[in-house]
Amino acid sequence: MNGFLGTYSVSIDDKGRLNVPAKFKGLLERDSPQLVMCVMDGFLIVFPQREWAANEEKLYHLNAFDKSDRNRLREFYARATECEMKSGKILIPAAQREAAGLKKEVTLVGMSKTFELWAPDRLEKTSK
Amino acid sequence: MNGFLGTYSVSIDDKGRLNVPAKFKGLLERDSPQLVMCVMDGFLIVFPQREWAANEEKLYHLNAFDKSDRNRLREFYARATECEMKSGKILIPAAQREAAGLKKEVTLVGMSKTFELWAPDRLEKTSK
DNA sequence: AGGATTGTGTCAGAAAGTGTCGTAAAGTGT
DNA sequence: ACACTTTACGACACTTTCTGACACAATCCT
Repeated sequence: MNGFLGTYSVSIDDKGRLNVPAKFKGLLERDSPQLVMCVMDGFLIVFPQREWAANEEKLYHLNAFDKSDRNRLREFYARATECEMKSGKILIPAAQREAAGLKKEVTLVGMSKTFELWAPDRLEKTSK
Repeated sequence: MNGFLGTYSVSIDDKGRLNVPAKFKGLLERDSPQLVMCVMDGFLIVFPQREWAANEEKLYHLNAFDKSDRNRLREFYARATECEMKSGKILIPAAQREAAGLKKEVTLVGMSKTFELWAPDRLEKTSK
């Protein structure tokens, strides 16, 4: 497997759970179902646990008692949420759904190590 | 588990107790319900006991007979309060609530090893 | 001691999150 | 094209979490 590739259109159920496509499901099961979901500018990035940890390491040099460093750290951590794939589904918390404008339909874009969740109309606008 | 992550909006009850979100509750129970709460510049930082101790160690090298070191130490310790999570709740002393301008609604921001308590409006201003 | 203030435990209703299953749709092999 | 397998999805029942409320305990103050 080469990581997350391709574009998928999937649905979100009445409780806000995303059905993970089989191809991605395989990758997540092999590695770990643990994820971190991060609110970006109008969409969501999903990091497998391991990948998240790698990104976090890049912040180790920041000083938690320095005001501006702390602000940067906050920006990073505040956007994140831990979640998990359960029964082949990922619950997307209401706040995150809101932030990304997700309704019934979600477009899922593989980005190799991570993947993204988009409201279909937003993705279309961005790719123009 | 990745430590404290994400942003939560929680309520404070009539006696000034904060309802700890389940995700954070898990982390605190695994470690210990003992906390140290520290008034910062307009908000509160909550250190799990262990993390507080780790930070304290970093201050050991300061000289208790040096005036400016002593001022730094005082600043750090004077603002701190010991507290505890009981029945899934943390009582925030009146003085601390006051200092951070906390009313009914509190925004809780995970910062990995620690987390922060904010009055919603103050956080919004800061993140701009 | 009495009364006010502050802190603590618990419970019940509402809201949010979770497991499972059947059916429908899509994909696969011959 | 056909039967068969896999995948996607809605629906339902169930569990967990959140919150406000209440009752009680401890402390403080005259």
